[in-house]
Amino acid sequence: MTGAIAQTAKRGDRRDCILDVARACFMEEGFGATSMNTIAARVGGSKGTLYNYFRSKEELFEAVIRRSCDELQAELQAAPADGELRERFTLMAEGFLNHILSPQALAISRTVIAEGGRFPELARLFYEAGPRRGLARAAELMAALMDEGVLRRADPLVAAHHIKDLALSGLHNLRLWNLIEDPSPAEKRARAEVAADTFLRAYAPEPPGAQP
Amino acid sequence: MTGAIAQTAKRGDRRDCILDVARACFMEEGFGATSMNTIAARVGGSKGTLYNYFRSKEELFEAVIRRSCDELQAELQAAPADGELRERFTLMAEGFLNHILSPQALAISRTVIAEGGRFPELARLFYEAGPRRGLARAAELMAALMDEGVLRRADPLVAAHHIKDLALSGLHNLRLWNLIEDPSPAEKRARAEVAADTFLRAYAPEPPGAQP
DNA sequence: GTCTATAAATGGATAGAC
DNA sequence: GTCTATCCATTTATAGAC
Repeated sequence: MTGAIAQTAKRGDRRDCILDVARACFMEEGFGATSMNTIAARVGGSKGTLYNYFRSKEELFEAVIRRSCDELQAELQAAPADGELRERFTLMAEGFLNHILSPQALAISRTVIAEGGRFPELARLFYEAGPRRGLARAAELMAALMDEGVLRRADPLVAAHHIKDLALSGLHNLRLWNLIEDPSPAEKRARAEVAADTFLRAYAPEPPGAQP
Repeated sequence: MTGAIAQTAKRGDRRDCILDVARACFMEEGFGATSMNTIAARVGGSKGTLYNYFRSKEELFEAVIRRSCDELQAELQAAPADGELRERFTLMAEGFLNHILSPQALAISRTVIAEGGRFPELARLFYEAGPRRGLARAAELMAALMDEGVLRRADPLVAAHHIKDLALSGLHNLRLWNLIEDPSPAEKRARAEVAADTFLRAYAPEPPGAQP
């Protein structure tokens, strides 16, 4: 909450600087509890300047969320495309874990939940720009694997959700509620392995003569 | 937000009445955006009276969360103890769905997430009183079924999380983000069936000679 | 115990000098 | 574009009559 004035020398970065500080404030205290006074003080400028770049607190807030989604979307890459099956799913689970548990994503999620009542558009904006794309990509991969016959036939999108849910099992809520710290990479890896194992059991191809 | 004065005739219910109204306000607008003025107006009394029962806005807030947890805990019952296996798990999944997606539980979860930074103790209070007990009970049932040999041997608590996560798959976040309405009972039932099916595949007992 | 009235501080937003 | 100073509404919290 205190100080840490972020002064960027260049011109035109002023807007980015404001967005940085505003994001930090909103994430730390929520929309309602953050005042323009606080933001201006931490930026090192004055309120007048804030209102020079953004017409209102709401507009500033929306700009913050929008930029964060863009950043997250840009870094959401690298789906494992080949290798041993169990390892591929472990990597996929690990990717979901790292992505969804990242401070960035958690902060946005918290903010959307907290201010969702006041700004319903923001929730949709965030969902379309973030989670939906990631899941859609995972679903494509699932569909391909089902076509290959290495996974049983099922709804690919549901399967994508399942590997994600198994990976995040319990962790996501605990992190959202701020009851645990960010898990270590080793813990995430172990989690991902359990998730991949459980998923592969659930989606193993059906034996030729199986129970209905 | 408007009016709806809740006047209880009896004495001593005044405190409960305040808690009712305060809960509604906090859930609707969050802690920061709710003012003592608003609460007093909706209760039908004055601010002075509020400060007579609670020394500060924070103390009132804590009392609200504490009471909601007690109520949820009281109503968290009815684990299916016998019947056909698939149906038992479907019922268990349905129970998780109904419970976690209930307006009450969602509202508490949202509030804990939103104000978790300011009140870390509340999150723990909520978790111990709520989710932890429910999961522990489900884990007991899992352990029993593993002993019977109808489920493969695994960490019972992890298994409990898994049936819950498979049931809530996707829905929980969408509800938290306020992107969907409360699913119909039929939808929940269908969800629960998919969850039970997936879970049973993942936790089927290992055949005698299985792959390591 | 409950109300009315008010104090003291803080909120968002604007005006005008530089 | 940026700052200082300020407006006006609202906030938390308290004082004092009944």
